[in-house]
Amino acid sequence: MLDLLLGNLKVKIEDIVKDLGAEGVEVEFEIPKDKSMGDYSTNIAFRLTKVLRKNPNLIAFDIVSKLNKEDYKLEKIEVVNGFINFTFLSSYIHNLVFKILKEKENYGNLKVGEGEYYNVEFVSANPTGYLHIGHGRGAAYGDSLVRILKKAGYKVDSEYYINDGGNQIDNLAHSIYERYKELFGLEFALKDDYYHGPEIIEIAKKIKDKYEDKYLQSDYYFDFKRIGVDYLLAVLKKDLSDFNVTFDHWFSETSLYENKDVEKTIEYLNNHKFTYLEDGALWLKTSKYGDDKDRVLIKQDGSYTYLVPDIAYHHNKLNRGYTHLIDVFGTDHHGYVPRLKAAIEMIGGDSSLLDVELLQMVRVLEDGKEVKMSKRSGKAITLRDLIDDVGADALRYMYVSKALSTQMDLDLSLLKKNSNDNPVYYVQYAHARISSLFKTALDKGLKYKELQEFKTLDFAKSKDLVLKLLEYPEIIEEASTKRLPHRVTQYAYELANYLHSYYSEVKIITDSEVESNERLNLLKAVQIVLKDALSLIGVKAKDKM
RNA sequence: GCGCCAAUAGCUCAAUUGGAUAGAGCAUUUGACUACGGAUCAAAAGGUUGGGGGUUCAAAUCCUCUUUGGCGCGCCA
Repeated sequence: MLDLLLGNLKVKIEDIVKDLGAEGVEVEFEIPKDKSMGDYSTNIAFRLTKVLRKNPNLIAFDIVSKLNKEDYKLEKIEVVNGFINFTFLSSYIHNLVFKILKEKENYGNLKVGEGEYYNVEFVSANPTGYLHIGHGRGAAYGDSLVRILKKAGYKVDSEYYINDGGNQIDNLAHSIYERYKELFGLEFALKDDYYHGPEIIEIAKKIKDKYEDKYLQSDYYFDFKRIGVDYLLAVLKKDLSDFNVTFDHWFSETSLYENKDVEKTIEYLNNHKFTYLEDGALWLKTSKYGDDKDRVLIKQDGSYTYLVPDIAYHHNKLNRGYTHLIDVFGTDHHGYVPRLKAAIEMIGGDSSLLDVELLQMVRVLEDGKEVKMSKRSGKAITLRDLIDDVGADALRYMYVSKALSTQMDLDLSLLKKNSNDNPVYYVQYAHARISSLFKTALDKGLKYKELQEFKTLDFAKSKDLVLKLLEYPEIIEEASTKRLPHRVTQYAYELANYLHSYYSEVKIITDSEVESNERLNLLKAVQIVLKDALSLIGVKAKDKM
């Protein structure tokens, strides 16, 4: 859409720039903060000062003198302080609304990701306890990112890596067993690295209800592992689905052992001389590829470190044909990134095949005081609690509206009290408001008809709203390529703001059927975009609040 | 001690990745139609972008020093 508006202009200016003597400079447009400066502007003159050794203002005038505004549907071209400002003909801009009405939810679909096949892995919490508040942030971010990438034309799979092997699952089985003994009034002892949360007691109870004292007689280890993981995984899936988060793949760590991927990966690394033996352990030469030091793969006791299945896992992902991998980690794992990237370099030949998006920790406050969370100690604010208290829509909006680098403080008491102030309702209300207008129109016997052109609309009053609509594809491009879903929440809020503003200034449904219908055409386009933007962050659009 | 990340209005956050007068929401103050939904609209006030130095036409953004906070620094996962 923006191409339609600015594409030819961009080409033309780039030609002019070339003629002026600067090769290969790309012209970029931006929307001025101050609306009186026009609809779009470019800072190209500034960027040419070095090459052309001239005052930016002079360069700008030079460029403008070679532009014919009629050729580009422009009403005005202006040079201000070196910036070149463009104002489009309102009639032309408004005609683009009908394009949105035609494209419907496909409006804003891009091709920037064409030919790419991404794998986005996120949450991947161990099935050793319930999901907590931090996982919620990763879930909201990852899921929104996937939706936005798809909108931008990428082929994308979302994936959850289930750590269903290793030490922590052993500890899970033992923890359940201790709780199980407790239920029979027997002596029990939870070690430090066992899991102390209430969910473990839940599982123990379920086992007792079903099997009674069977496991006091026979070996519990394998059964408890399976029962524990199955139970927790089921809860976790339910929580995520209630949070409107879905995964294309649930990838089990154990499967990497079963299909020999782990063996093959070790073999591969050995064959390519990426490993060496020292002190009875097998080491990986990660320091050769940017890591601080080499890392152990196989410990003295012959067991694998966590890194081994994880390399095998990424190896597996690359072998599945993805052109790029994205992992979403908490910053508490940021030290792990260099060794993982080193491993990617070894198995994929290029560490840039993987990008890790790091999300800052979420700190939880209750009445201003920090609540320390720890899965082992069992103290955690669960995602489930928050979904129940605040609602999935409000929660997702809140998570996504902040950049990942923000160290979030969540004050629970404040969050619950103020959940009605959540901006998500403002956006949803805008959508509902439009639905309501259509209902009113219908009640009044007005027949909505899709038009080809506006004849009565007051462009001066609707121009801001329309310009905001035209911005949408650009938002998608930015949110997808820079992986910033919060741009979408911002945009949705702004669009809602313009809608509310327009609504209070202009009466939509009047006695004139022609006028009313034209305004409804405009609002229909707004509604389409609002709904689509909300869907990208996993929030439902509502027809009634 | 070393490394990574951050610090912007009273609070929670933005700032088109180096662009024009740093913007929103909440809170505060003021105003709005006997209207199609007031979960709204219009406006005021609020800032030495933690601090110092530098780079350039231009710095919240880049470099450097410094202060404060978060997170790492396992043959745990």
